[in-house]
Amino acid sequence: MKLPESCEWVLHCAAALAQLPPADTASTGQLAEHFGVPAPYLAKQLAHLVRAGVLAASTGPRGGFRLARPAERITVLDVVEAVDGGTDPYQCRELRQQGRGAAPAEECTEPCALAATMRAAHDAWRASLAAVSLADIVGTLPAEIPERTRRLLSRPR
Amino acid sequence: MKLPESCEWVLHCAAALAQLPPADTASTGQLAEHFGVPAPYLAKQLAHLVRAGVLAASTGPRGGFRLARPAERITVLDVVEAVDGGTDPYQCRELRQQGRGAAPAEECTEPCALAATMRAAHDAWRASLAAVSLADIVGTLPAEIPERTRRLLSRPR
DNA sequence: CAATCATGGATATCGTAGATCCATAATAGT
DNA sequence: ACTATTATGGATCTACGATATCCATGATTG
Repeated sequence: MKLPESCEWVLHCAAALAQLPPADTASTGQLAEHFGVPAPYLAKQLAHLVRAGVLAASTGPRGGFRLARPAERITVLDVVEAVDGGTDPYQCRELRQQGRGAAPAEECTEPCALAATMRAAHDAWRASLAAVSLADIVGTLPAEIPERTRRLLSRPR
Repeated sequence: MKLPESCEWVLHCAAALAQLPPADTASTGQLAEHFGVPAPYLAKQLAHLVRAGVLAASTGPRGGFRLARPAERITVLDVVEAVDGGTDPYQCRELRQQGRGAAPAEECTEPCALAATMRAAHDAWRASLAAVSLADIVGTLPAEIPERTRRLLSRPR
């Protein structure tokens, strides 16, 4: 079980955007340079966040990405599921109903206990991530970090 | 983020072994037929469980696999981590210290807030799975299931 | 009009999961 | 002692998704 490396990229990108003044945007190239990651691939991942409604994008000069809503109302889960998809890592294929030991359908009225256990764990994981907003993340940073982020990502008029 | 399909296989295999009398064993071939999964690959996965100390194996005729300890003391987490490895799906590569926006080391005394959040969620996931034992799983099954499992997997003298 | 920027499609590379085969070693039953 | 059964380890092969790049298109600012 592995989260894509791009998950870390977009989390840091979203956190960086949360440190800018609300209307400010940052382009793919800026963000890629800021974190030292490949720009073309990062662009693809950021597009996923836009389609998921986490980020808003604008084209043209001085265009780029900004948060689609206040940082208080964007959770870490929103970002992670936008880039990784919201599917449960455990997919129950009803193994109990296959092979020689297949249980007849009438004994399978209850959902598979293993799948239910895995599902409950995934729900706990999601709840844990949903409890932290981007504003919470920014709030934990020492003051010098947002200062430098704004200095480096704000663009001259 | 995806768990290997073999994770479901070994979970069901472990649950099936938990339904047998403690000393009884089932071979790779029996388990593979019982669930309709490819035997050679299943054998590799069961070997992982043995190395992790979840299952015990014995060679020779009437040999095979059995639980390494009572079902009450084997958790779903034990099985999942034996087959998938115990590594956190989110790996922090200290992105905050890379690229043009790299934070100097003296501002990174605190662990990365994003990594800490992801870590806490993984801990919640693990705790949820560690709270359920194989005995709990078997306990939820309707009585006909363990009956058939024993009938199909017990071998003639 | 020109420069900037996101978007979508097509493509190439790489690592891991899925799947198989074989040689080896160990053990139970005869 | 012999034979059949079974796990173990190594070597391969294939399929697929993550990583990474490029280009054509369209939108927007100045």
